[in-house]
Amino acid sequence: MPAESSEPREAREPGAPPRPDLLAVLPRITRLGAAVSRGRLVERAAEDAGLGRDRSAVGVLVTLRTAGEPLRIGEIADRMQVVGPHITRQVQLLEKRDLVRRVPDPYDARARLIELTDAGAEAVDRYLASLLGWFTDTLADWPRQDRDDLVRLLSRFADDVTTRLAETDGEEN
Amino acid sequence: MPAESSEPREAREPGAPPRPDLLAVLPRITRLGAAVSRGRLVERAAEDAGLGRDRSAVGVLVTLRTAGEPLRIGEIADRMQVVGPHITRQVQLLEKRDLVRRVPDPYDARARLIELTDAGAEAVDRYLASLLGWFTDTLADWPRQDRDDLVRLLSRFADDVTTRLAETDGEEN
DNA sequence: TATTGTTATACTCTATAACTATA
DNA sequence: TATAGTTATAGAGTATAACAATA
Repeated sequence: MPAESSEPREAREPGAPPRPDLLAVLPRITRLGAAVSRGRLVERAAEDAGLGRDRSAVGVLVTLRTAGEPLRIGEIADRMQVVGPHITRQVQLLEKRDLVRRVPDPYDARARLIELTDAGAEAVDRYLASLLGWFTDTLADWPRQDRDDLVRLLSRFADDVTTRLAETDGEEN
Repeated sequence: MPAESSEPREAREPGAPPRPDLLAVLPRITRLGAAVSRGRLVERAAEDAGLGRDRSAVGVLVTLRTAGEPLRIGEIADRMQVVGPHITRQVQLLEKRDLVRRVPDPYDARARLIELTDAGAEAVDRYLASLLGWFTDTLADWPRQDRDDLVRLLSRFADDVTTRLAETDGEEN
C-alpha cells in the first residue's frame, strides 16, 4: 500500500482540482449504484422471494423488517426518505397482497401501524437472504480483514455522510 | 461455461449464511444512496457550477470529463448504463446550452463524437471540485489510514460487484 | 444484413397540492 | 390550529418500438 504523501485536508479552494483517487472512485460508485438500482439483481431476488417487481414496495417491507416492529406511515416515509403519499400507495398495494396489514395505533386514532403479515415476513426474509447471499458470495474471496474493514468503514461513511447531509440540507432553509 | 440454467438462481445453499453485520449495513447504504441521489447535495453543486438541475445531463458531462476524450453516443450510454435514446436527448439539451458539441467520427460516418466545449469543461470541473470537496470535508476528521482503506476497499468492491453483476445479468439470457 | 443513432411513446418512481379526520 | 394520512395530479428519469442512415 503506497502511503503517498498528500497534504492535509482544508487546503481546498474552489476550483482546485480534487484528489485523483477520489476522482477515480466517483465513476465506480456511480456505476455500482446504477447497476444495483437499475440492474436485475434486486429485481430477481424479489421475484424469487415472491415479491414481484415493485422496488418501492420491497423497500417498505425491508424497512419494516429491519425496524423489527410495526411502523406508522410517516415513520416509514422518513426512514425511506420519501414523502408520505408515496408510502400510502405502496402500503395499499402490499395490503391487497396480504404482505402487510394495518392495525390501530393505540396512542393516536389518526394513525395506523403497518405490520408485516406472516407471509410478508417470510417473503422479505427470503429476499434478504438471497440478496445478502449474493454479496457474501461476491466477497467470498476477500481476506477476512478486508471484508471486516469494508463493512466497518462503509457503515461509518454512510452514517457520516447522512448526518452531514441532513445538516447541510437543513441549514439551507 | 455452458451453465446448465435449470437452477442458476437461488444458488445459495451452503457457502456462507448472511452475516448480521451485513444486514445492518443494508439500510445504511440504502439511505446513503437515497440521500445522495435525491437530496440536494448534487443538485446544489450542479447549480453552483452553472449546470442547472438536470442530473442526467450532469452525468453525461462527468462521463465525458472522466473519459478525457470525446465519446460516441453509444459509448456514453454504455458507461452510464442507460439506453441510447436517453443520451441522445441529454446531448441535444447540452448542445443547445453550448456545453458539448458534436464532431464527425473520422472512422464511421454514422456516428458523431460528443466533445466538451471549453465552457462545458470548466463547468464540470467546478461541479466536481465542489462535490468531491464536500466528501473530502466529510472525511476530514478520519484517520488517514481509514480514509485510504475506505477508498481502496470501496473501489475494489464496486469493481467486483459490477463485474459479477455483468456476468450474472448476462447468463440469464 | 448489422449497427449507430433518432423520434415518438410509455412506464416507474417520486413529488406537490388539496383535502379529511383526529389531536 | 397543527398533525397523520389520503386522493388526485404532475414531473423527472428511463425504457421500448419503429425508423433512418451508414457499414
